Amino acid sequence: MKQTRMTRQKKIILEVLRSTRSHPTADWIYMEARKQIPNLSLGTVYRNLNQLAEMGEILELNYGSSFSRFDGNPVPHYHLVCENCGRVYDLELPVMHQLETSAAAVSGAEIRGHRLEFYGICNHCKREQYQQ
Amino acid sequence: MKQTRMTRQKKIILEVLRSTRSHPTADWIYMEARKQIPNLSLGTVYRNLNQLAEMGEILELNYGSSFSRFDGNPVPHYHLVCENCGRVYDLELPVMHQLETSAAAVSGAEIRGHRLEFYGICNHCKREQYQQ
DNA sequence: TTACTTGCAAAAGCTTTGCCTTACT
DNA sequence: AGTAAGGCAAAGCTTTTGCAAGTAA
Repeated sequence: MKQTRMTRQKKIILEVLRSTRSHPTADWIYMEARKQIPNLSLGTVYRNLNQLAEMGEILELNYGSSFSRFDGNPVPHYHLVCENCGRVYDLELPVMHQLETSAAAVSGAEIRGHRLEFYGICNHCKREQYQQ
Repeated sequence: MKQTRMTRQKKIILEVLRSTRSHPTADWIYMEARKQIPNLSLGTVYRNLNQLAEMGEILELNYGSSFSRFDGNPVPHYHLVCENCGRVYDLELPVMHQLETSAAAVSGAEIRGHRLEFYGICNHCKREQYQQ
């Protein structure tokens, strides 16, 4: 595995991200970091964010999936996303509406819905791996 | 509110989506639907998917958010997304690892993690609305 | 000195949009 | 007939990538 280096850019990008609770976009991080490195490029921000996420230093929300998937079933249900093949499965878990009550209690927000997704290796891929 | 019309295109797009359990992408739906309407355009697929999702007929996964957000806190936790202002908040709800056990049980998959997000109106926006 | 990183700019990939035509109701 | 919707193609946006130069280790 390739080793990584701690550059000035990476350090500042990480500092910017750690210093806010706002879950910023790459572009916001870029603009903030440019206050310290005026000629920083957006490509560098993306490269570092991806690397940091891969190392587990930060979390990428929205899972970088660059495109939407659609589900013909509008009734709320949960999903399993296979990290190997990318397939998305419906789960036969009952929807837990009480989670929304808890979320409302701790946040004070008016909750209108929730999404629960599991990530892992699906049955199909597990079998293939065992054969390797 | 604008009224909507049931066109041949929309009907077939919906049929394609309802006839699979695979959570397809817009492009896959496009290719399938083209088997029945060869000169269908991708723009039409997107327009209809967006309209159907808005009407609650179908579900859009990944929430169409066209960009990723990053979180400097790599420790698992849950989020609240405000549907009004778009802000993302960390929730002080304990992470429920037992959900993964249940998901593994019903799916047979090897679960490596999960994501739980709540959607609604945050405290901040609730106040603003009351003032209106 | 080695090879990972950066800046820059171009390319890529998904989605939206403008415009004129078609066709539901 | 009136107007939402379609087809096509261009534009928009976020993210990735190729390449030469820079710089951690």
